[in-house]
Amino acid sequence: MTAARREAQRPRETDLRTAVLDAARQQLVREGYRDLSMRDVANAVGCSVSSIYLYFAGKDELVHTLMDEGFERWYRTQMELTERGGTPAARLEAVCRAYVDFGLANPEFYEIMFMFHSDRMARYPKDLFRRARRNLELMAQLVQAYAPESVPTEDDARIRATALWATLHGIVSTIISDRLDRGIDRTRYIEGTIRYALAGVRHASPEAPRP
Amino acid sequence: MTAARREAQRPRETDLRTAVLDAARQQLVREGYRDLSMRDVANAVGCSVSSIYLYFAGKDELVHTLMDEGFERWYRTQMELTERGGTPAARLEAVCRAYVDFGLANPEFYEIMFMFHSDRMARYPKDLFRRARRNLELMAQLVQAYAPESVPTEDDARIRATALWATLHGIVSTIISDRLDRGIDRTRYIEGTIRYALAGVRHASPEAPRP
Amino acid sequence: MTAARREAQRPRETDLRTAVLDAARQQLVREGYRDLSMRDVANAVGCSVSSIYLYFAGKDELVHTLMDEGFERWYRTQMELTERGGTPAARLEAVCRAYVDFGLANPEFYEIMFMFHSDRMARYPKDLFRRARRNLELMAQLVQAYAPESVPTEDDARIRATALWATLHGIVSTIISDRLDRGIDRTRYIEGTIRYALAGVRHASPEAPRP
Amino acid sequence: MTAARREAQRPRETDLRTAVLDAARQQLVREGYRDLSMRDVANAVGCSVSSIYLYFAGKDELVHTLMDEGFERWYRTQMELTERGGTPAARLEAVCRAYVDFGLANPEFYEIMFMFHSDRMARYPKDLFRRARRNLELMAQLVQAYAPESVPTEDDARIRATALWATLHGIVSTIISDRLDRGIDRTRYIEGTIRYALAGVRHASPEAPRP
DNA sequence: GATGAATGAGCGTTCATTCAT
DNA sequence: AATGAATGAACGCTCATTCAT
Repeated sequence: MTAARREAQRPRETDLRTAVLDAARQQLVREGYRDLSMRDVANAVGCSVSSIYLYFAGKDELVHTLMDEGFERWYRTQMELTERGGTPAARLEAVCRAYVDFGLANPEFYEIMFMFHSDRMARYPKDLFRRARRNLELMAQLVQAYAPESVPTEDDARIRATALWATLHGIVSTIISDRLDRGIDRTRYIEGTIRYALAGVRHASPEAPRP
Repeated sequence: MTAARREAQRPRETDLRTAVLDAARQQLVREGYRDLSMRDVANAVGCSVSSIYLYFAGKDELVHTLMDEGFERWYRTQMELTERGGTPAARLEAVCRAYVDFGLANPEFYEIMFMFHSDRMARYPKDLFRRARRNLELMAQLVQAYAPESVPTEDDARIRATALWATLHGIVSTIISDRLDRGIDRTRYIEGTIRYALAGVRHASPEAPRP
Repeated sequence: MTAARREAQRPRETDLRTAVLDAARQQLVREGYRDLSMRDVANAVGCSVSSIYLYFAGKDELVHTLMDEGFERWYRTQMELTERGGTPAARLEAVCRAYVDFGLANPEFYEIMFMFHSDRMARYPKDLFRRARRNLELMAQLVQAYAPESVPTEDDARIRATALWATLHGIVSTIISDRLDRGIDRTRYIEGTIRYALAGVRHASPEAPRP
Repeated sequence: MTAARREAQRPRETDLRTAVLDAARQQLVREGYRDLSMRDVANAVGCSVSSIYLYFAGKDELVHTLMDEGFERWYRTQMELTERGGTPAARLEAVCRAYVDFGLANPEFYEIMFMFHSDRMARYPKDLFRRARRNLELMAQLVQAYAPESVPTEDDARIRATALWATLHGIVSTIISDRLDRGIDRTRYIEGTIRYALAGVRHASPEAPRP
């Protein structure tokens, strides 16, 4: 309660904003979006509730910042893996695994990034949204490099990237929402699903007529 | 509880229970289940809050009922298609398409079924849980019939069914949460993704070593 | 839920009123006044909530009836003991012990009878109130018989009876409200307090000047 | 918390905490503590419900604070009288009269202290409980000094103190709950009852056999 | 730059009561 | 005589937000 004590709890006195984000991120991962409470964040940081409002217009902005941070993180991870070299196949596969790892390591984070509702989505600022979309573009490039012959146009690349992402998201979200049947080996499930998704992306031709 | 009562789907005073379920379902998909408020449901229905408690012991029971309803509906659809006959391939494909159709046609049901939190999941009654699992069992049977040579054990069938489901879920949820890039042809996206998912289910071997 | 079942649970079909009173009394003793709920009473009886309103105008009337019943019971007990004969001292002492026993045996009952608030008291019907007061009159008679020389007037008898009652009430309420120090032998406490109260009633002269 | 703050007894915006306590105390005595409602307290104070939670963790803490306050007040009064000197008889008698005066002058405090339910009592914090017990200890000391020959052990002292207290409580509660018959002279009643109680404490021997 | 005090709206839930049938 | 359906008011409590200092 004393000033001294507060100083001890607060990571960097000059950057309360960072401290708030850190605390919020942790709480988000631990408790989920709905239980992310300004009060708790302030307690964790060691500052007053109203101080948070000096740096964030409200809870929405705080959450949006975290989301943006999440997209940025994922973008950087994807970037690094892309630039690390190797065959296109190896790179794409690495990215797929990294995606699943990312989602499973930060389930609640993942949830706000990819499972948030259209309602909340509507309030997500346009510029942040544009940045988030870069992730898809990057994956589309990877897909194009991976299967150039089946992806003639940029459009095709985006379709296939989305399809791939759909599966990856499926993997993560089934596990996160605890709907993976017990008795199913998680690793085999992940590996197998990634493999057939990659195979599908390369070979299946979207424009083929229905049988 | 009788068939007659269930038929009266329209929110009329004759069947408040149904009306509550309808309103709750809608609100659930609009706001996300964490924001599902008994007050809002009551307002939407046009009844008092306490009236809801005449038919549901609490918020949990209401949500669980909705979930069960969704699983039941999907189970019936899946059953019908399964029993309709045809080659295993045709049946499985029909089920996949039906899944996507089901999700897109009833986003409310869909989100309830697959996007609820593990939190609430923990309190999901055992008997309802067992019923929900029948869906997976059914799809596992279809998968086994579809690719008997690559699915030696029941366990394998469940893994592959889950993998397939992950992709289907990915398709639906990308579209539902409005994250499908504009400019991507939806039908091509759906058809293509289903096709490669089916191909993967048949051929890729989960225990094969990484390339 | 069926009519047959309800019949089994209901003591006397012809006398729902009695059944309600029985159930309410039990619940009152078990749960206390505030937790006496019409719903629970109805459940215990096996009738519908609204049926209770056929016999009682509301919760107040139900409670008032119970209170009256309590006063009546105590009056009858007091009466019996009084008429049983014996020396006035023995009779008064027996009444004192019976009072404490009564209070301790039915703590919640006792509470509504003697510890209810002026607020609730205000709604207590006049005629019932008059009947309740007979208890004091009876005790005043006993006191007069017990110590005729120190109780010249009826007024004096009532004062002393009230004083005696005050102590008895003190005994019961200290125990009931769980404020009797652990480590104090309850029997010794009760016996001792009754004895000195009786002694005081006989000898001390209220009109003596303060030292 | 400072002395200055405590002095500001009037419900002013400068000390909402005190105002809340005042209002709660009043409501408690008017309505009974089971009916003590945070809403009503807030209304009486003129603040919002949530403001109460700034100073009290919940209803329990609020009630417990009130109880502790009452015990403390009475303890201080008792202390002062004890230390003022005089013969043991005079001191004990003074304390008895002060008790009744205290109860009649502050019915709010009084009811809180002695009429709360065992229910709530079970949650009464240990440290507050210990403080409350000092009152009994103090009176036990007075009793021992007053009648040393009949109170050989500390245990006896506590029994007799409790017995005395029972009567005092009886006096106060009969008056407070408006059950003292009209036409009974209040002063004579109080004086007389105190006198016989004191006499009883000195002479009657709890272990004596029943006559 | 930071805060303590305060709030209003909302939460899930319970309850006594009413009334058409 | 009895009920099922419905309600409005109240409950304790939490939350994001504001604002004077």
